[in-house]
Amino acid sequence: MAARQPGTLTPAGQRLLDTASALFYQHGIRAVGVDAIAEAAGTTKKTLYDRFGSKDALVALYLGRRFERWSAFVAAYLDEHAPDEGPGRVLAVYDALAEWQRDAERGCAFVNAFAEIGGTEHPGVAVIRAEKEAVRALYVRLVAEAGVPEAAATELGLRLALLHEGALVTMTAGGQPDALRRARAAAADLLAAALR
Amino acid sequence: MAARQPGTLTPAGQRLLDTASALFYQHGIRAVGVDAIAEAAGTTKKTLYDRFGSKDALVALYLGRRFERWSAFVAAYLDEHAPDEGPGRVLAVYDALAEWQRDAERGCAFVNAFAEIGGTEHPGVAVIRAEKEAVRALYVRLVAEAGVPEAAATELGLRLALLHEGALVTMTAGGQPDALRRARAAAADLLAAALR
DNA sequence: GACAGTATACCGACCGGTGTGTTTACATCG
DNA sequence: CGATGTAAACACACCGGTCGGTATACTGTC
Repeated sequence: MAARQPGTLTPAGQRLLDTASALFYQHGIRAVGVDAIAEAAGTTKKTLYDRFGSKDALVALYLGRRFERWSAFVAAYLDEHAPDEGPGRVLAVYDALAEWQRDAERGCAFVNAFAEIGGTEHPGVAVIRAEKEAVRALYVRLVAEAGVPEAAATELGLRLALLHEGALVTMTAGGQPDALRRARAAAADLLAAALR
Repeated sequence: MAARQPGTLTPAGQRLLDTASALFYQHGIRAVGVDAIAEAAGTTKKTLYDRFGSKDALVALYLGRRFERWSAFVAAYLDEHAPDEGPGRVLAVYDALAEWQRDAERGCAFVNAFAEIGGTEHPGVAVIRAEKEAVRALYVRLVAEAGVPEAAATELGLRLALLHEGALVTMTAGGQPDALRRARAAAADLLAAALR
C-alpha cells in the first residue's frame, strides 16, 4: 500500500476519531465509553487502542482537532465576511461564533471538557488552556488592529473575550439563545467608547 | 425520637449530602460513584438509597442546595458590604462572587454540572436553569435600582450577567485569575456610561 | 513468478474492576 | 413498633485496557 504519512490516520482510525468527536461533544467524555465508540465507528476496541493508545489520548486529539477547526473557521470567516479593518472586523468574531454555534447546541466543547477533566493530569487540559489563550489573543490582536491604542487594546480585548465566553455559557446552561447578540452589542458599545 | 420535619435529613443523610456535594463539585458527577460517596460519608449505599432514592436525585439536591447557599451568600454580602444604592451595589455582586470563588477553584458548579447532564432529562437541569435565571434577574434588578431607566436596565443587567459568567469560565477553563477583576471593571464602565 | 519473511491493519475474546441499584438479615433506639 | 441504620451479597451492565490471532500487502531472494 502507499506509505502512510506520519500523523495521518488509517480509514478505521479516521472513523474512530470522527465518531468519538461527535459522541464526546454530544454526550460528554465519561458518558461515552470506548466500547460505544468502537461499535459506532464500525470497528473494535483493539483497533482503537492500536491507533490511539488510550481513551485520554483520543480525547486530547478530539479537543486538538476541534481547536484547529475552530481556528480555521474563524480565520476563513474573517477573510470572507469581515471588513478589512475597523471595529466591524472585531465584531465579526461574534458573527463567526454565531455561525459556528448553529451546529453546536452543546456549547463550548472546551468548557464542557474542562468541567470533566479540569483539575486532573489529563492531556486534554493543556489543549483547553491553549484554545482559551488563542481566543483571548485573537480579540486583543483585532482590537489593536482596529485602532485602539496598545495599552487599552489588551484590556478591551480581554473584556470582549469575557463576553464571548459568557455568551456561550448563557446560551447553553442559561438557555438564552440571544446571548450572543447581546454580547456582540455590548462589545460594539465598548469598542465605540474606546475609539472615541 | 422527635418527629423529623419534612425535608430535613437524618444525620447519615446529612453527611451523605455534604460529602456528595464536595465530591461532585471537586471531581464531577460521573467521576464519583455512590460507593465512593457512601464510604467517604461513613455510611452505606443502602442508607443513601433509603434517603435519596437515586444518584440523580442526590445530584439535583446538591445543585439545589448550592443554589440556595449562593443566593443567601450574595444577599448577605450585599447587606453587609454593599452601598445601599448606586452602581456600587451592582458591582458588589462581583465582589461577592470573588469572595465565593475563594473556596471554589473548580468554578461554577452549575456550568460544570450542565456540561455533564445538559441535553438529558436529569432533574438537575431545571435547577441549573433556575440558578442562571436568578443571576440574570439579580443584575437586572440591581441595575434598575441603581437608577438606570427600566428599558435600558434589562439589557444592561443581562450584559453584566454575561460578564459574570464569562469571568467564571475564564478563571477556570482559561486559567486567568484576574478575570473577575476585569469583568468588574468592564461592568463599572458599562454602568457609568448608562448613568451619564 | 514463487516463496518466505516482515509489516500493517484489523479482529473477537478476555481481563479485573467499577457503575447504579436491590435484597436480606440484623441491630439499636425512643 | 417504627424509624434509622448497618453489613454483605447480589444482579446486571458497563468500564478501560490487553491478549493472541487473522488477513492482506510488501519486500527481498532465488
